[in-house]
Amino acid sequence: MDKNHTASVLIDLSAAIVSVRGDQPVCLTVPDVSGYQTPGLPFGPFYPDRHRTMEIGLRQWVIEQTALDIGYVEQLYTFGDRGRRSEGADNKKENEHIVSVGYLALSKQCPQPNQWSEWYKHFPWEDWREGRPNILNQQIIPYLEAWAGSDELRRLRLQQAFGVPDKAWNDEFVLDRYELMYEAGLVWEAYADGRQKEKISAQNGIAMQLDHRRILATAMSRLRAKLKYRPVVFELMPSAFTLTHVQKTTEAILGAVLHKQNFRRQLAKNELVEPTGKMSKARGRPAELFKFKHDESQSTNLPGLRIPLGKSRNF
Amino acid sequence: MDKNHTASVLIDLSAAIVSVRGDQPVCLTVPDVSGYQTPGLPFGPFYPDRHRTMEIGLRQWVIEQTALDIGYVEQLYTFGDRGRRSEGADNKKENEHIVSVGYLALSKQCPQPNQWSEWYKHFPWEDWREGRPNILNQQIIPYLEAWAGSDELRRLRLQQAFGVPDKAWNDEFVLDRYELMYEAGLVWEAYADGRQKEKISAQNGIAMQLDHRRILATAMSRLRAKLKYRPVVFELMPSAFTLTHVQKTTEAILGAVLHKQNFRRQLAKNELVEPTGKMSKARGRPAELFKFKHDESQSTNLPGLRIPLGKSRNF
DNA sequence: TTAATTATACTCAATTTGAGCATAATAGAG
DNA sequence: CTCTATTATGCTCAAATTGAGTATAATTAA
Repeated sequence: MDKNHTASVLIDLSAAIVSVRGDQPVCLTVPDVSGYQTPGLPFGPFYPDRHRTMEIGLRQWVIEQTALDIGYVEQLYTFGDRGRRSEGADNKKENEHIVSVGYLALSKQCPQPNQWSEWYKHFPWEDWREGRPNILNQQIIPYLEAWAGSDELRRLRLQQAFGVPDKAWNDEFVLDRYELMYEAGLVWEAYADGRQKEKISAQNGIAMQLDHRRILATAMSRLRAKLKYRPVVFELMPSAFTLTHVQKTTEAILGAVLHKQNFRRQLAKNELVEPTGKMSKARGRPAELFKFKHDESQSTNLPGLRIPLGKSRNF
Repeated sequence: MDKNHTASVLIDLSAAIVSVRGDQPVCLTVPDVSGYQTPGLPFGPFYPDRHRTMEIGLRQWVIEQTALDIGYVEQLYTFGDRGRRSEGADNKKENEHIVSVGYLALSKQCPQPNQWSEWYKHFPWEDWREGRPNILNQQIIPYLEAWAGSDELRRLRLQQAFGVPDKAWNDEFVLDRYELMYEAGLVWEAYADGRQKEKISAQNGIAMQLDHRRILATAMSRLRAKLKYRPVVFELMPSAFTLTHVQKTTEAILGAVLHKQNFRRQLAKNELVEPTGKMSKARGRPAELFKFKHDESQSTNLPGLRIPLGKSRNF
């Protein structure tokens, strides 16, 4: 193996810091650093001689720059090919390669509303709470079908990711769907990366800088999957909450509505919450306030709650 | 943020290349590169200007160095704190930091038997196929209980990871168990890293170089978890196989025995295999030979087979 | 007082799981 | 050739879980 090649790289720690505001999942964004008018995820460099682990490094700059209290942190993926665009847009040296390590972090609060961007503005096809999003049948699917043509492999991937024509929609395949749309030139990033010659007219969600929308898609996939077998919702809840509040938060993340009674049955069976004795007061009948039973530590690998999704949601 | 700190690092791609030989899961190892008489995982540097993505880079040196046909590849985790030991053992420059990206790869064959190391020689407490391993009650648990003492948090983690005293053993918590043992100074690596002053007398599995046993533990956790919802077993099977063969391979990975009829029911229900028409000939009644239905591509996110594990296995 | 709203309790059929027994088809021993 | 050991496959059945619904309780706002 010849040693002439550059092996030295810079490490960026990018974070999808997620919270829920009202009934919308949101993600912390920074205005713009490149010449594009698109938001980006916050990121900072990793200094290996200053921080023992990358997670410590991440927590450090998040605290320094955002003053946020992030509890749960999970490494998502390490991308070695971030730089497709940076060659053109940035004016860095040729051999200054960047590897970006993506993280998912959960925050109970989200102050300064304008810095937080709603998930489904970037991924309008992922919110099924009001039924199947119109954008799918009106824009995305027809375009993708044309792109697939008679290519057997493409049609198979289309069926996998989007459930067309007859399979069910799987809420966990956020990344697969985004990557398929990227390949088909259906998102702005494909144009920006030079994969697509003409700028597409349709706005398929708000684009982000570099590969940040891909990182967010990874975060969404991971969080949706994790929600079903680990009690991570409580990392997004205040210390006391109603059961409906937990459900609404879960629904926001999943982008789907759940059966109320069955959801509660799961919470009860897994003994994840315990009553505080206090009651909430809102419009209707007051609800009991609960708290998470295992709020101390290591709660991430507890038995977890199985989400009672309805039958088929492919209509 | 001051720019005086070194931000430049070298990237190592380490791979847990897994196969199954007979009824034993094995992992490709390299003899030794440091002064220790312990095997290590194969790894190679990542040259960002030679390979577009890290996965391409990984596949490249695996092909070059091992001539193996690896189909399935999955990124595991990126460790920024590899170097605890390298400062002492290696004679590299102070500021030459290494970040290691761990990968899991699956191989259908494993030629050159001496280069492949059996999982359960490194993790003897993880194989429950013959019942609860003796090493748990005779060595590990008593030592860990002493280590935990009356520390509430430690006892909680002990319960989580090892199921003591009353919870069930969870086969997916391989990494949690290894890390607990590391912290308690129960594995050789803790001594080598200087966390533990005295070398422990008990041989709790064969140690590996650097953090390689941790990477293998991560690979085991991930593979065991994935097996339950994605049909990855078939990445370890030849083109034609008996149903018993699939079951034995699954059991080897999980380190647990399964109910035969229920296992087959899952295979049938999910339509993962189809008969080839041929029959195998062995000792007893000949078994039908099957093949994987979706052998082409994208099979990784198919519906998958739910493993019918028995009730409690904590005895 | 009534309507709207939200919370909670209870029911029930359909499906899935865990675990068992019965039977079929082969090789090898005697 | 027959019996036995061995492996494969078919079938059953109770228990648990899930999906989906109805009924009723406790509030606020009009």
